[in-house]
This record gives sequence, structure tokens and C-alpha cells, in this order.
Amino acid sequence: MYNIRSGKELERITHKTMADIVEIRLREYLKNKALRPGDSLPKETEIAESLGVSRNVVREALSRLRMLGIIQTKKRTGMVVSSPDIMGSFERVLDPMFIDETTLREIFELRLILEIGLAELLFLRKTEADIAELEKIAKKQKPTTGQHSFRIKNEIDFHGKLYQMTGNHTLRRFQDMLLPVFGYLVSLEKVPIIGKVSHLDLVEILKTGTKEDFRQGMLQHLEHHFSKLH
Amino acid sequence: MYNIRSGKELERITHKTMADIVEIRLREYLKNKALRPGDSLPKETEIAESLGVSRNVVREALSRLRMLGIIQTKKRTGMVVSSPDIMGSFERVLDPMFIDETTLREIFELRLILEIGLAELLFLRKTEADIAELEKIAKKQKPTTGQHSFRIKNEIDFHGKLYQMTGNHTLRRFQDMLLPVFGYLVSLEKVPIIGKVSHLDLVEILKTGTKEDFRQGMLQHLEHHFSKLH
DNA sequence: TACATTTGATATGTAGTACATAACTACATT
DNA sequence: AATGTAGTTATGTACTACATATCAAATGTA
Repeated sequence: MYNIRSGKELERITHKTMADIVEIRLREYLKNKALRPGDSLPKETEIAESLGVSRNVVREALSRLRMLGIIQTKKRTGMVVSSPDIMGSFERVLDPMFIDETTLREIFELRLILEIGLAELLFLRKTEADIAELEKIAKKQKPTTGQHSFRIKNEIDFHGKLYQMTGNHTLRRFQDMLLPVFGYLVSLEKVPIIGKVSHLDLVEILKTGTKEDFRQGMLQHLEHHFSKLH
Repeated sequence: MYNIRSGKELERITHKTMADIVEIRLREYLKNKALRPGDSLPKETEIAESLGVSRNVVREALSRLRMLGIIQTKKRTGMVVSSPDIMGSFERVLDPMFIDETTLREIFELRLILEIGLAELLFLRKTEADIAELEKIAKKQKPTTGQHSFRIKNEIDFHGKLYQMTGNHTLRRFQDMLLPVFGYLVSLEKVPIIGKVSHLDLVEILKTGTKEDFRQGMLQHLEHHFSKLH
């Protein structure tokens, strides 16, 4: 059960436990049998017997798949394949607590990139109602009375609304998860930095401008973030 | 252990198993004690006793954290907190097999958006050597002899190189994971569609053009994908 | 003293048994 | 036909026992 990757360097020897192996075998099983959500799996005892391991080990592997939402279990009925919430599983590890500084910065960049590309979907799907709501959020922000915590909340509300306006639910949830990372890094700013282009300016562009205008506007709005990249 | 959300509608009753609860409690424990990678956890039997559950249940919960890379275990030494590979955990569920059509489309959109925003990092970090390599990849593609599988591979190589050139490792891996989804959707195309702007054109823009030129070029290159959105 | 070897202790890994519990099925009751 | 009851079954939980890797201290050797 040892695994030495024969490359240039000596890599870490990783020991696979039975639970690891069973997890892999179960994934292969799902793939090979091309099981779709709703299809049912053999019962725990059968799996254990087939693989020649204790039910205990099987349950540890199943517990993982269950957590990810790949399978669902019910007493007496047994187990069925399910469609996992892909963002939910992402969320399980995306905690600034665990993540090293480098990755945090990279995730931050990822967000900036998304924000620029957003214009595409935004101009495809924006509605009058959405723009009105966005404007309401933008107007709440008073540049002078800068309570730091409020500023961040408003920032989140505005950009969150933008993501929601794309009509892409997955994208919206992705941003939701990136928020803690974003918040963490912004909280390091001592002085609140206001971009040359305000939220209200962006709303105006959405009303009367073009996709390209919006991209440029967003770039200006996030200028102080981009300028920190190197 | 029942949970009835008292709202307007009757919502589904969700049953939390002990393993679910223990998983949550362990996450809280890590948070509250602000444990950092390297710090060690109590041993299984102690956790089981503290929480008043069997070691079995504790192991199922730990098995989940272990899979995500949040903790690592060694015999005799015990368990230590670890920094998870965030993309790795994503990978575990991002299989076109499990994902429903709607989410697949949303992920595809996500990729298109990234591709547009990419220009920011690209023009910040491109090097002569990278551009040379990119050009080599682009030249391999012969528009006439269009073996479908080769075309896809070349497509992946080119765009993969672009992501790699951003110097953002997380982004690169993110794209890697999106590839199966991308490949799946592109494979549905009967006739290979060539954009108005070719790979070689994009290379040329990288050499002599501006960020904005590149964004426009990429938009043209992916035009037939964008045109399908609504 | 310095180093190598052996031995024991310890926490995780695996196996197996037993029983609790939810939920389906079929049958009985009104 | 609707409701209630009993039996069956697969998962959920608990407990025990032992295997195994690994660290640390004790022992032996130069």
C-alpha cells in the first residue's frame, strides 16, 4: 500500500488506508456502471463482503461520499446516487483559517478577474428592476461617514447584487464563498480607499453605457486593488 | 435531531446523523481554538469520550476531514491540522457525470468570463519565453486537417498555456478542473467551429497589442460560444 | 561518552458482533 | 377506502479486540 512517484525528486510516501481505497473503488464503480442520480447502490454489508473489508471501513468511505452529496442514504431503503452541490463542497475547505497566504492572494486575483469578465453576462441579462435595486444599494453609501464595518457590508451588498444579476446561480455562490477571503484581505486596509469610479458611476454605466464602458469602469473602480498586483 | 424550519411552507425534514454533528463540532473546535496547520488534536478516544459518542462515529467524521486535507493522521503520533488543497476538494465532485445540465451550463459561462478577465494578469506577467511557447502551440494547429480529438487537445493546450502564463497557480488548477466540463460541451458540436480570431492572432496581439485589444480578440475568438448564451 | 540496537508504550487502523432505529410492506380493522 | 398494526430490513450506533506503525526510553557496544 505504498506509493512512490518515480520522478526527479523523492516525493513523500503516502500511505493509503483501506477507507481511501474503498472510496476510490466506489467512485470507479459509479463511473463504470454509469450510475445516474436516483440509481441505487448495493447495501453496506454487500459492499464490505465484495471488497473483503469490514463494514466499518466501508462506512468511512461512504461517509465521505455522503458529505459531498454524491450519495444519499435512508434507513431500510438503502443508498442512492445524488447530484452534489459542487459549491457546497468547495465551501467546506474555503476558510481563510486554513489557507496559506499565497493561495489567498491567488483567490483574490481570481475574484478581480471575474469582476472584469462579469460585464458579458451583465449586459445580456440586466433588467430595469435589478438596476433600480442596485442603485438603491449604491445610494446607501455615504463616502464621508465611513464606518469601516458598514463600508464593507455595503461593498459586499453592491458587488453581490452584481453577481446575482448575472442570473448565474453557480457564479453567485462562488462569489459568496470568496467573500470571507475578500473581507479578510480588505480588513487589512487601514484607510478606506475609494476608487475613482464609484458604485453610482457603475450604475449609470449600466443604464446608458456599453459592455466595454462597464469593464473600463470596473477596472477604475478596482484600480487600487489591481495596482497592488505585480 | 429533527429540524423543522417554521416558515410559510412545510420544508423537508432533514435528519442529522451523529457523524454529521461530530463533523460540525470538530470544525467549531478548530475555529474556536484557532488552530493553525501543524497544531495537534486530541486523540480519537478522547474526542469520543468528550462528545459522548462511539469512536466509530468520531472516525467517520475524521475520515471526512482527512479526505479534504483539513487534518492529517499518523499512527502513534496522532492528528495534526493541515492546509487543504482547496482545488483538490473541488475536483472531488466536479465530474460531468454527477452534475445537472443547468449547473454545467453555468460552469461553462464561468469559464468564458474568466477567459475575458484573464487579460489583466496576462499583460502583467507575460514573458518572451512564454509567448514563444504559446506560438509554437498555436502553429501546430492546421485548420484544414481537422481531426476532432486533436483539435480539442490543441485547444486545451493553448488555453491551458494562457492560464499558466498568468502565474496564478490556483487559477490554473481551477481551469484544469473545468476542462472536463468544457470538453463535454464542446464534444457536442458536430462541426468544428473556428472563430474569426485564431490562436495565432491572439499570440500576435499578446506581442504587439494592448490589454483591451486582447480582450476584444478573445471575445471574437469565443464569439460562437458567447452567441449561444441568452 | 557517543552511537547503534532493542524493547515497550501508544494512537491510529481494521475486524467483528450486537442491538437500536427508521421506514417500507403487507395485512388487519373500522 | 382510510386508518392502524405488526413484521422485516438496511442503516446508525456502540463496544470489544487486536494489528500496525512509530516514538521514546532503556539497553548494549565501541
